[in-house]
Amino acid sequence: MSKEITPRAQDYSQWYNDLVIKGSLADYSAVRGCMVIKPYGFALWENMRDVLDKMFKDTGHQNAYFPLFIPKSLFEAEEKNAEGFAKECAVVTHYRLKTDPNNKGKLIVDPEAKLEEELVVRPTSEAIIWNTYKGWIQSYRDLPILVNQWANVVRWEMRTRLFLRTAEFLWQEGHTAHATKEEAVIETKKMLEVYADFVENWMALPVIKGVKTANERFAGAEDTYCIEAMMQDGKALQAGTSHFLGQNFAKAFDVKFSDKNNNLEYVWATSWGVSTRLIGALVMAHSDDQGLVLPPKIAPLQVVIVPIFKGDEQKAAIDAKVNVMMAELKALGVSVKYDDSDNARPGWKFAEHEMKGVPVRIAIGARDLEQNIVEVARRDTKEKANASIDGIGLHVKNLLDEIQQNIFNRAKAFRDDHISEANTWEEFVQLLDTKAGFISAHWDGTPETEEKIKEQTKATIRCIPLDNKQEAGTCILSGNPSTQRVLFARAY
RNA sequence: CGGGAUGUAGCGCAGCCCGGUAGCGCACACGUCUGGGGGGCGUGGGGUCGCAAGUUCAAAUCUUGUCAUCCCGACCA
Repeated sequence: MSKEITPRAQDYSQWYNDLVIKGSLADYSAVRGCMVIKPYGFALWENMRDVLDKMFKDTGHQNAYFPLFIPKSLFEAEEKNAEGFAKECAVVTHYRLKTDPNNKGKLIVDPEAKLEEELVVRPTSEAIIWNTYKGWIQSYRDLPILVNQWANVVRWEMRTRLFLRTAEFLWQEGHTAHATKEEAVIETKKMLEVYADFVENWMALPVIKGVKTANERFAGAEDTYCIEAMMQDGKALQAGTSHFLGQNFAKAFDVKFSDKNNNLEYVWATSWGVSTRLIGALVMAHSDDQGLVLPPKIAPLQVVIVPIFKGDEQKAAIDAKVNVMMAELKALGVSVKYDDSDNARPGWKFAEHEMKGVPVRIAIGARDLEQNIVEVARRDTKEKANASIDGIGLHVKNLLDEIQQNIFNRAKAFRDDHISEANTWEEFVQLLDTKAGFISAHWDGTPETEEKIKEQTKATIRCIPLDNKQEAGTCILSGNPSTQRVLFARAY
């Protein structure tokens, strides 16, 4: 099996695909735009999911599950939301197949099994959830509702890419209902902080927190907050969003509550989500030409031990030492696998585990036993060093922490190095073509100008950073006055 | 949805122009020597050539249609 990875510098896009496929994260499937997430990739997702799930619960949320299908009449209730997603919806129109009378062994859609009302396969669940909340909420005492669901959604995208944009993807979507605007805004921002915390401290990916412009806002939201990450080609990737939905959905679904003074008020809403797209971000941000580089804190496997031996006698001696090391590592909460299969030679295993981004590799052979040492190799820098078997557990645990930190620092240094300021249109255009990354520039605040910039350069406003410094300036395109810089970039 | 490409063994590909016994590498099985960076040698198994029509004595190869996937663009998390 050829396992060469296309070099990043040669073809970034192909490099990414190779990493996903050859790193055993996912496969193409028989369905256009849909992927199979393989066990290794799913283990990664499970780790991410588990951490996030705990964070959600720690902030007072509960999990629930809502249907995959949304009756069309409910889906269209919130007009902007419906419009925004309409052109990428899969729709169920029939509920039965039958054998084709003209073609034995084949099935056709039974024309007599047409649904009275079409069912939309959810591209997002606000509609079905707010229709449900209507029945849950009468009084301020019923609020807030803090619910999250882990689910799959379908968006019939024209062009798909593994993890980054698939027709079906896994995600979580939080949907909360509040008595006051202030409370909903606080929730929106709180969840953005949770996402930023997770992405930075677990995925080792630095992000910029900000708010979207009207053009880039979620369909149906009053405000969309986001975290933006930078990939190794300098392009931006939206890593998570948290929406303040105002009373839009409450009004669309007539969800009112009696406040303390017995006044009927519409409920305030938020929604927030991250998806398997984060895996794409992870892959693109940290990996190299040898394969994946995974942050230890969410890697499916943190340590792999490879024995190097000749004959059963040596193997037995190595096994004995490895068992001790394994126990020590496991006691410290480190996940470790002993790759002692005799199917592949050590060199092959080294390459394979590098491909899959296992953070630490320990090699142990007969000559190491004599000196009571092992060879410890770290994936992020590919450095190898000998370490004493005594105290190996703590040594490796510390190394994992160091790798986690190093990966983050490296990504942050790259990111910071690729944020530039542009003060004129010429500078802006030149920067885009010569130095990919974020460009901090003045913008007059109008959707028209934003649109023109996008048309001419394909760069969009990724966000207006939170706590942005206010400074007087002139818009790079229109020359009109501006009060602050915003971040532009070409994006995924 | 526009443009480009590709469907032949589990994977990656050649063969097609010029129709005539379906091939190569990797993987797989067995044996053997090996083992500190993707091993060597030997033997062996595995394919209705995406699908459907057509032309022909004969189609992986020519014609028409069809389906699917990938890549690039516009749209989007």
